[in-house]
Amino acid sequence: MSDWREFEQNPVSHSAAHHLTTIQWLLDDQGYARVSDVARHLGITRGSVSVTLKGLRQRGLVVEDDHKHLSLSEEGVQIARGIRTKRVLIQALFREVLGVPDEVAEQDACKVEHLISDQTAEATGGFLVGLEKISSDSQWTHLLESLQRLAAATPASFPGSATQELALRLEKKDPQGEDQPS
Amino acid sequence: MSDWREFEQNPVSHSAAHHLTTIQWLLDDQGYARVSDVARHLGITRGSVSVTLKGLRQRGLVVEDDHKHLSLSEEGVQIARGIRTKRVLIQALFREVLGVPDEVAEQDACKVEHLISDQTAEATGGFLVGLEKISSDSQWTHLLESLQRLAAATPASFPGSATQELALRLEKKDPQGEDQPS
DNA sequence: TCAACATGTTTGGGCTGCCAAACTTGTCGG
DNA sequence: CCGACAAGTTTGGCAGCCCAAACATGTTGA
Repeated sequence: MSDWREFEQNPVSHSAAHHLTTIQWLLDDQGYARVSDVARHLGITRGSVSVTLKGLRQRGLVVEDDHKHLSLSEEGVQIARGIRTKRVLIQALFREVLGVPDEVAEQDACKVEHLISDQTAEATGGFLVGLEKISSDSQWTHLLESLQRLAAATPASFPGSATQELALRLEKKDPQGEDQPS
Repeated sequence: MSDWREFEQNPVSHSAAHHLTTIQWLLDDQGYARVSDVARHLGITRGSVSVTLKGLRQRGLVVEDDHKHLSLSEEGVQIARGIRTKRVLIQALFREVLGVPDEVAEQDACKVEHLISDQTAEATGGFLVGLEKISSDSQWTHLLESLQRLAAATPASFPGSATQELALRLEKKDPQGEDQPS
């Protein structure tokens, strides 16, 4: 329990992460990004964006063009890409593996993208790559599909009885949890 | 226009979530919970806890015993259990499926526990239950293990080349150029 | 040329959540 | 009975982020 607030020492806050990824997205999409564009996309006021970006400029993550056009510094690009990659991976994990509807997967991924460790993100990537490689094996895909159905089976409420029961077991054997019902 | 700040309208904030689960943990562990215990456990001052708990009391989530002993209301228990369950499930997902070391899995789970939707949490539960059921079939466990190895293979840095490549593909094939930076 | 409009910035406020420090209580050993 | 200490509360500050509103600028169409 050393650091439950560890996310607070993240390179960028939740808010900053969204500012950066938004700028990058705007650049990709329309070739330029201004304060107003960012504000519109994030659904906040220009004033708020202006202030936040002032900070990000000072931190060297955002650069302002000669004519109020925004772009990202090398470091800014690095951070934005990392976060974006994490979002896509987590979203795919939830969607492809757990069978969660894409919109929900995206929302959840969006909420946690900047919190997931590099290690878990990388593991997600590795897992998905492996999954892709064996996706030609129909036996496996059948299994995965039935697991997905099972996963998405209870649209009712959380926590369902089976889930609750599993969670209790997981909690109990917390010490050295192995997945063996043996 | 899915709101990227959606987490802000959660029933409880990140901070509140930790206060609640801490009280529950303390009750389970030592049979009682006081302001000082919660403060110690969270690594913040008694003053902060005192103020926060005053709010949670007013919201009817926390109850104060006759002698400064804290406990949770019915609703408080509900919320705390839900969050705790989510943490355990996500942690297990990362550990058992992705092959992430338990400490890392716990840290990540801890950071996102209160953000994950009920639907994704339930799907995680369903998936793990299904996985458990077929864990006797060595064919699948072997497959899973090799996937885990693949997942955890690159302890190096994030994002690894394969992961990066996958992420790019995932991003590309996103149906609509992703109209919502969400 | 000039009013109208879009854009960017600044400022004052609010809310959450943390700390430090002063204060209040309650309990216990001498 | 009293001093000391642990526990709880209150208060003033600070930081992050958001809004609203007043301003400053720049572009444009009539």
